[in-house]
Amino acid sequence: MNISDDEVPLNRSARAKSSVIKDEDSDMDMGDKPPSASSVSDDDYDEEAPIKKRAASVSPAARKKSKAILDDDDFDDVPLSQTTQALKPKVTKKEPKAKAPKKEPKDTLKKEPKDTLKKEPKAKAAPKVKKEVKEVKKEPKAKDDGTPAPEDNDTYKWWESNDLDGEIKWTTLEHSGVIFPPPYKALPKRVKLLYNGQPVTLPPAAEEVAGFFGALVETDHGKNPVFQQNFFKDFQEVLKEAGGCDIEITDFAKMDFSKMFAYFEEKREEKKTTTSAEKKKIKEEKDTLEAPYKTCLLDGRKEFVGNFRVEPPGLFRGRGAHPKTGKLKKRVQPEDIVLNLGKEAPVPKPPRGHKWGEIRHDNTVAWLAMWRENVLGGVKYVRFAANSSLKGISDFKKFEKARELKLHIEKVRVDYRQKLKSDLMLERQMAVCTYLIDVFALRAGGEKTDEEADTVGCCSLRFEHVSLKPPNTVVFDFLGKDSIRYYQEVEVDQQVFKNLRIFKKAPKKPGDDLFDRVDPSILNKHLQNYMPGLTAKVFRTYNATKVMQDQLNLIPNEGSVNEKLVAFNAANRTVAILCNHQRTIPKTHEAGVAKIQEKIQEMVWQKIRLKKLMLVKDLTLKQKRKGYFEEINDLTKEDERAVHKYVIAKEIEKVQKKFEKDNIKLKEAKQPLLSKEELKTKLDKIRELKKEYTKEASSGKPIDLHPNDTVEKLEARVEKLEERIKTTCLQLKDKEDNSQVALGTSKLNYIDPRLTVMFSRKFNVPIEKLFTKTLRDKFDWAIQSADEHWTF
DNA sequence: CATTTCACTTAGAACTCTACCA
DNA sequence: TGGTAGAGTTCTAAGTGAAATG
Repeated sequence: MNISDDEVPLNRSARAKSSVIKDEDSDMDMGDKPPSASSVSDDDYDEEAPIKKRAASVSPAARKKSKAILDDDDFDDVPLSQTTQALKPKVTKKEPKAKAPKKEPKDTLKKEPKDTLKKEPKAKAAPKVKKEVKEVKKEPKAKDDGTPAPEDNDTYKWWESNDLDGEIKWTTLEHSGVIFPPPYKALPKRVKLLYNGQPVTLPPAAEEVAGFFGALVETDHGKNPVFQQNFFKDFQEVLKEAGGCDIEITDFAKMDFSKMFAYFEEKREEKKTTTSAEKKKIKEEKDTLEAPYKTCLLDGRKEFVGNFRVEPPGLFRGRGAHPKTGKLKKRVQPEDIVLNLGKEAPVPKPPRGHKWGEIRHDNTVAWLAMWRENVLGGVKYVRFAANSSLKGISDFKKFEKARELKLHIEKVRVDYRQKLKSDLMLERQMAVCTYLIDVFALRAGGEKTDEEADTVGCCSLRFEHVSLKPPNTVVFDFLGKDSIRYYQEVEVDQQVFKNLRIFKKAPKKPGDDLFDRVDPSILNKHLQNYMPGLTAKVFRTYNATKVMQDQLNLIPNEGSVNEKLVAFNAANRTVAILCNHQRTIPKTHEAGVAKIQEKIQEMVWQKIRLKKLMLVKDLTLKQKRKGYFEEINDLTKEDERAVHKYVIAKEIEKVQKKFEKDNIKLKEAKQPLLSKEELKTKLDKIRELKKEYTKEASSGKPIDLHPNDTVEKLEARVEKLEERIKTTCLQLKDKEDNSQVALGTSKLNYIDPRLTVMFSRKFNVPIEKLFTKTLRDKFDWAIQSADEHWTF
């Protein structure tokens, strides 16, 4: 009854396996469904797999095709259309609010003006004017209210305006264009690339490219063979184009960049020695040069520009196993650049002897300049800064959209839970996808080409990324955005587990798509039915802020600002973990942890020594305060020796460093230097100490450095140490917990800033402790509009 | 429609500044 | 008082999703 066309022919070939499938299914669908439907659909599922598998193993393109066909058929399915119809009334009800482009007569109306916009700028005028009327409404407002002159922008509070919609982003726009990186300056003659041990004189263009690599030889990129080969190929090309050099360079392995590398290091050292006065002067010069580019005039208001600097040439640093990593990113010329500004705005002067690629006047977009980059063929934009009104408005809209999801999330969840048992493969896959996106905050996961790193999101998960451990544990292991690993072992809904097993059923094999019928556009189209503008990414924003709010609600409103701050960061961390925001463990991390651990050990040892000393002074204490002295045997002999060694090593280092330093000073002052003898005496003293420690270890009686100290004094010192141990342990835990988690990303992009403002107000934590300067600027709208009662 | 293009958000790495500590 | 770890900022790669295109 529910069989779709494409599934019928498959049935035949799959029959042989149907019994196995039925077994699994019988435990799965019993009772919930009409038996006939369930058995039929189960058979169908099984048979679909081979199709996808074949498609998947051929090529991404082929995969897509087969998908498309299958999906089409599903859409034609009777039961499907019935179910979606059930949802439709809702959608149409909400339609008036949303101007979401649907398949309706409207659509054509909309498209037309846009088409004409692009193709013939002149035709633009007509449709624009209409929209401008809308926009103009709020303009006079701002102008009338505001103080007379250019400072208008300071008083323009867009969030107090109630008309933030509209295609048009601006009516007038003036800016100064972009700053180009300085031209290449040839290296000093003595700094040369070596090839096969011989110095090579390269044409400047080739030397520049070699230098790009030379600066990276010691980095992970420089050591990556793909990076090396991509670099080498492009380098050879540049060299050839520039006329070559005296030696033929054919083998990357024979290139020696050490001279170049050393030179760059030298330069860096040099830079360190510049005095603060010099630095200040350099900075001032830079500031005056850049000032005109830093701001622009948007509808007459001054706004900040984000990245007004054109990206300098270099080697493309792809993340993860990127096939194009190391390729040469060419220098961008003014001729490559498209400027976007108002019709009446003066066109900034291009660099001498150059022309701009194009001047555009498109007020439906929010970029000021753009160029095409040669490695991936992508577009780079110069845009407004994060604290600009346009960015603020879209940020605000994003969070309002996520807030709106609150009203629909229940329906969405009920629906996908129910559809987990749908008779249609498409619906089941869609339900599981929605579940994963909602519960585990996975990204949508669009298709990627083989020109890019192999990373996935929800819809693009493959067989090998998900393993199943009955009864209902799933292990996710895949590389997500930026090739960051997502590894989670989690328990899932029983029906989700069963579905995943079906989606993985043979003959599906590694390399095949888990969700062969779903991609982000299909999924998003479906999500629109619940709420206009609902897409996969909205769930991440919604859940991140929701989790944050729930976590903040658990924090007791008491204690010091610092304690509250720690609690806030802990809440922030749960969000970061949900979103899998990671950072590479700092290279210094392990050493840092070891150092803190040693410090703790030393303090523990000191504490025990003090307690032992207390007993030396008054043995009766041992009976009187049993618990207090229990720990004096906690430290093993081994631990003790380790601490001794550490303390001694530290002392020695200290003495030696001081010795060297003092001598340098004496030398500068032309005073006689300290002799080796003096150092030796000091070191000898430490050796004495070492001996004493050894003795102490065997006798168990600590040396009393201050024989006059009373028991009370000792106890006070113990207490102080305990305090320090506690804080250091906390610090260690914090360091460990945070070592792999990046809190910044969620604070910047996912957590509604008004929630943070609410926390600040309600808990009396200065906003400066929660938002850095940049964040305060970016979220000014939130700071000014939310109070202690605000809720998401 | 499926695919490509465009515009925008999101992301960790790399760099710079600053506060803290011996 | 300089050396450094961590905080803060900048840079640009890598996603998402809608619209244009053929």
